[in-house]
Amino acid sequence: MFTSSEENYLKAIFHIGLISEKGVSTNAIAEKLNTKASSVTEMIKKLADKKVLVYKKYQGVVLTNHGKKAAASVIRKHRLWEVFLVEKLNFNWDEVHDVAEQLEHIKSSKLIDEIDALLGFPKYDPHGDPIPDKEGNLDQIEKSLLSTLEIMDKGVFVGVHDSSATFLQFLDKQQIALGQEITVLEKEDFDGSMMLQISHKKITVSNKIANNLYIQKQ
Amino acid sequence: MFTSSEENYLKAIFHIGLISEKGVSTNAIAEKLNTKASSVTEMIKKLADKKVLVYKKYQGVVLTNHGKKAAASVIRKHRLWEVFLVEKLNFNWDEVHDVAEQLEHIKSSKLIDEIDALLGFPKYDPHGDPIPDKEGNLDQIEKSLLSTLEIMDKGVFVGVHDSSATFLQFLDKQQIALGQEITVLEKEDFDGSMMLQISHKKITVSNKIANNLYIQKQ
DNA sequence: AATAATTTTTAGATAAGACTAAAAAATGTT
DNA sequence: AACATTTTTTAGTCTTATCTAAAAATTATT
Repeated sequence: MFTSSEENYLKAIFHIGLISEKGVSTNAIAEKLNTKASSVTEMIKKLADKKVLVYKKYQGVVLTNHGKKAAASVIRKHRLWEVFLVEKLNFNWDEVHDVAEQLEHIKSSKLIDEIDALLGFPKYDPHGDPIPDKEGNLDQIEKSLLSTLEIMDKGVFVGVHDSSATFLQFLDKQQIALGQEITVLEKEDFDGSMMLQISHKKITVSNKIANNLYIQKQ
Repeated sequence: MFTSSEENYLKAIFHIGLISEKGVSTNAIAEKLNTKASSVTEMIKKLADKKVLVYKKYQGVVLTNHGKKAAASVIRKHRLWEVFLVEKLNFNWDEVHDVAEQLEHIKSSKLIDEIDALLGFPKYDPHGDPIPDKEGNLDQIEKSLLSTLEIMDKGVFVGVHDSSATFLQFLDKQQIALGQEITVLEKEDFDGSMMLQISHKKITVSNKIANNLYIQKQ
């Protein structure tokens, strides 16, 4: 069993570890968790004792299989709770994160299994992120940042890179929602802004926005 | 805002305080929370600083209105989660307590309001205990311990005094469930055991059992 | 290779919440 | 009233998870 704090470290290391193959640095973890490097060093020792990660001084940490499974289990709970909040409790997708951060630490396998069943075993959370299965496997679909698409490329909006409330609220305001079809009509070399056809609307988005939208190409 | 530990103290003091009008003793709190008197003394000081209770050395503590409301809010969450687990997630009434002990500490007013609505604003939890309203009011229905009834008295089984898993499982095995009609057929002076008509069955229960069942008399 | 900059670790403190053991206060008993 | 018992409090420790400041190790730069 892990404390909430340990689970948060596992989650952070898992997420950072997905980006590169190298060990996850102390500083990277500290930044992700808004804590200090010295606190990370201490926690890392404890987690190494628990055999969830391998730790070589100055080399960064790598999760063991056991650690990966534990991390995926927390992420699974987080994302299932997010689906529950949106599907069953009328939460908007920009309101779920903080509550899910709390709910993900509840200890009860029956609870999360029943939530999963109640929701019909969903595969994605409200932001388009995949929900790990019970063994901790994450299915990674092919998706590209909108900013990498070229004129006349088509696809479906399947996820956000930044899931902050402000960005999600911006998408709501623009009536941009997961699952919509998208076509790149124009792309400005100067600032990277793009004109898009989304559903039945034409919308221009800045490069910053285009860097935060994931598209599954067709 | 209160920590989970503070909330547990508030709940314990609230529950003990319902039994008598006097201040709640340090020892009583320690026993209820399976902790030591010295730990209670410390926490009491902290809670007094937060103005949720009044504390006179050696006199026991009394919750302020603010403290009562805070305690009732935690109890409200606990009992609503219990209903949710039973009604929506196929938990049995003997399985809900430990999970609800965790869920009651989740901070989100929208969450508990939506759970309340999803359940249709229930008034009682799966063990027959009343759910405080948002203002912290508890409706206290007239109920008597089965052991106080006399021969030919009738009533409805509305609650349990001891809600331990073993006792609840015993009731399941005997097919005794909340809402059933009950008539006292016989009562032994010698050991206080009672023969009952419950629904369509005749059952004999010991005095210990009769002391744990609440009946609403008709 | 030597110095500078960065990253990581150690050392020492702090806060929350709990503990044990002992002291102090209150209550009960003869 | 004097002693015994119970209850409560104090004093000092411990663990978890943090922090700051300083030291050490690594990496980058000239």
